[in-house]
Amino acid sequence: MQHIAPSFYRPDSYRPEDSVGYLMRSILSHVAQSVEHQLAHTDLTNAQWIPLFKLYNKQASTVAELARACELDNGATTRLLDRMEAKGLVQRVRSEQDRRVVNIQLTPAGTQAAADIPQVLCEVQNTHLEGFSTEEFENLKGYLRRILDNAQRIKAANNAAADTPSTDR
Amino acid sequence: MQHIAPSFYRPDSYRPEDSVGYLMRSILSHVAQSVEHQLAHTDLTNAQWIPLFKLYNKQASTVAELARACELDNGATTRLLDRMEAKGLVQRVRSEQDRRVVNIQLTPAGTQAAADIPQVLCEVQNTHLEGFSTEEFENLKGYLRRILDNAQRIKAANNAAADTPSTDR
DNA sequence: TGACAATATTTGCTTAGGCAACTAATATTC
DNA sequence: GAATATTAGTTGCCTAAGCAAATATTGTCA
Repeated sequence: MQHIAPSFYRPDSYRPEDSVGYLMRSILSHVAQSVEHQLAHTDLTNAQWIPLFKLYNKQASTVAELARACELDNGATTRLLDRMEAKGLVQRVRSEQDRRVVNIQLTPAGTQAAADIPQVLCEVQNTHLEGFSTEEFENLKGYLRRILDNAQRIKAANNAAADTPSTDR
Repeated sequence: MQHIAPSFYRPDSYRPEDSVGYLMRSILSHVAQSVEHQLAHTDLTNAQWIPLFKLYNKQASTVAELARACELDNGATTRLLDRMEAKGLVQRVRSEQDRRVVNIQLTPAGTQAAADIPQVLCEVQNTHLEGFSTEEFENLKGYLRRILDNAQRIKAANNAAADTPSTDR
């Protein structure tokens, strides 16, 4: 199937402030700041509430699972857990079944902190969507999902091209 | 003026995959990867093409200006420039008028690399917007601008609250 | 002018992420 | 069943960003 990209942006007249990439980047930076601000009392940083929330939701229980769930490097995850363990949010327990794996458990303090997260995420996002009708909100999500679909298609195509060296001539 | 936030998200039924924050985060991560991949031949990282492009567009010529333009810390900017200078992309020239300031100049290699940027940004974004009509594209930008407006209003309100300690009771 | 304030940049310390090499434990295969 | 491959986690080395303290230079004001 042939895909023809539109020409919304042209190199000779490109203005970053008009680009969806720039807009999304600015938005995310503001949203992240709001979330971190609202979570300040929990001692959680922006990098830490995500894995804590994944653990809380049982989406991961080992280092590798957590790294995958957070789209993080294994090494980065190890050190993130070092810092979270030092804060008393999580606890490492070596598995008895397979002594290679480390099970990660939330401490009571970690569970307590995690329980606050959904409320904060909802409030911050709702506030940023002030003035939106339900229809506009659904339109926006639809647009974002379509862009994400495109992104995944592009990634798959790139990977295929990398695997098959120069079949193009 | 009273602002009432909508309730699109509720803590008891919150699902990250349905949130605009999560969607935008995933999109940006993919887009960033595409851009870095396309700029690989220039030796530019994702953290470096932004300041290089600002310098190229004459939006900044000193460390402090560049930090502000990139929404970066001054210290971070100093070290970013260290690495870019080591790569031969930029050059520091101490100002004669004011010996505190350092003027940053693009080297020929830096100028060359910067010239490739707009084309890459346009292509990556156009590709990710495949399937969008002009009207949908404009709708999307409108939505994003409205969210950004909300974000700036929220930030201003928070700053005002921080400056005026507990006027709320 | 001489003390003090403001400004520009740098440096130290911390968190954070990517990549590659390494260790230990388990699985596979001959 | 021993050699080999795979998997899980950690560690070293790098880039990168934030915050605060330090330095150097310029501006202000009495």
